[in-house]
Parts: sequence; structure tokens; C-alpha cells
Amino acid sequence: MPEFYYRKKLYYNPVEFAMDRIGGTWKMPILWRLKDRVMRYGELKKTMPRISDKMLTSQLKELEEEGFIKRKVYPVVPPKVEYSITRRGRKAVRIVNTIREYGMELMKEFGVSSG
Amino acid sequence: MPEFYYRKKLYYNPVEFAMDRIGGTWKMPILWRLKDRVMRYGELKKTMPRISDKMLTSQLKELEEEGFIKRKVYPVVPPKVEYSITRRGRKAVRIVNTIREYGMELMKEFGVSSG
DNA sequence: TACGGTACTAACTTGTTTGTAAGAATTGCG
DNA sequence: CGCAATTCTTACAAACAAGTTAGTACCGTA
Repeated sequence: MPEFYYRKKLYYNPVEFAMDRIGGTWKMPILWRLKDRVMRYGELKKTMPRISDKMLTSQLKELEEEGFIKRKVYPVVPPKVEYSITRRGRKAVRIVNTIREYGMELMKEFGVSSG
Repeated sequence: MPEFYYRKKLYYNPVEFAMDRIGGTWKMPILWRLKDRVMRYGELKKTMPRISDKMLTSQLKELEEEGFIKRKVYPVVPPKVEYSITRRGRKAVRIVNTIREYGMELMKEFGVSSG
């Protein structure tokens, strides 16, 4: 096993490392939405009706801290904040897409209908 | 959002569906090891020193139930059980590989050294 | 003074995943 | 008998991720 540490956490392999950056329930949906357009906080929220403010905020923050998205604040009232994808985020989206297509294939095999 | 149910669980998208089948800490490492050879329970365990019996057993069972691997029991004492990959598992391994390569790329970007 | 609108923030609770520790089944062998 | 060998099983605990609820800041406008 490769086994290494990053920010005090022990990882067993590169897959785990990648999934810790872009995995979880909400990160891929967020990246997916930002893949070809800039979006505001409220806009993102509208297209993800089940996400809570807490999760949206925290996941956006983590994605930004690790360079997958960019946050732009306009100094106005009420606040206006725009999120956009970065070069690194765009690479991640390719992986998201691969997994997404694979997921759809699996769903077919398992007889699951979406929508 | 697509949104659908599978076994009483609500999924928001195909990515989540895929990751529920082959995600988690141990499933990909297991599939990866079985990708080109049959392995016994104890052998798998030896190459994954940090996995517990409980996790190894449960993850093997889930992978088998969903058709990613095959379990063959030899009626001998002490027990002998062999695990091998299926056609479906082989497809999954391609995804594992994609994520793995992406993970290594990310690790480089983040300045993480493996091993 | 109160309210609307937007993007958060914090405290608390629940749910899920993973880990720990111990034990069980089987039978040949010393 | 007592133990080794191998593959699980169970009960319990810890850790982590996600959800719930409520509240904050700002300033223009009614």
C-alpha cells in the first residue's frame, strides 16, 4: 500500500485522496453546475432544492480553498457573490462526467429509472 | 435533478448511485487487487494490513451481492474461499483506474508524496 | 421603526460508516 | 484432549458526514 498523510489524515491510496477532494454528497453536483457558467449562491441553491445552507456554504468553501472554484464578492447590499470554475475544477469535471456516465450505465443494469 | 429511489434510498444523481456501489474506504482497493487474479480471503487481508475482518467480510459480501465479484467456497477444513472479478467488476475497475490516475495527478499538484 | 433581500454562521441532532475486540465453526494432528 | 488454521459473526464504540433550526449583517426603502 502506498499510504501517506495529508493534513494529518492517513490515506491508503490515490483514489481516497481524490475522493476526499471532490467526493461527498454535494461537491460533484456543485462542480457540475459550474462547469459552463458562473453562478450566484442563490442560483446554485435554486437548482439544488435539497441542499441546506450549511452544506452549500461549507462545500463551496472547501472547493474554493482547494482551488476547484473561484469566489468573487461584489461589495453591494444585499450581498452578491459569484462562483466560477477554475482550470483545476474543469479537470475534476471530466472525472465527474466519467463517473456520471458509469453511474447511468449501472443504473440501467440494475433496472433503475431516473427522473 | 434526476432524483430516484433504489432500495428505499433517495439518490440525487447517477454519480451518487455509482459511488454507493463501489465507493467507501475499501471497495475500490478490493476490486483493484482482484482485477487480474483470483485471491483468497487471507491473501486479500495480507495485502491490506489495515482492514479489519469485519470490513473485509462485509465489503466482499456487498460486492458479491451486487455482482462485481464472485465467491467460490471449497468444502474443506480449514475453510478455503476464493474471490474473483466478474465482467461487471472489470468495468468498475476501469473507473477505479481513472480516479486513481486523477488522484495521483492531484497529489502531485498538492505536493503530496506517496509511499 | 420595521422589513426585504442575499449570503452566510453557529449550535445542536441524527444517521452512516468504520473500527475494536472477542468468539464461533470445523477437523486433522500430536 | 487441546490446539492450529481459515473465514467469518456479533456486540459495542468511535468517528465522520449530513441535516435542522435559528439567527446575523448590511442598507435602502416604506
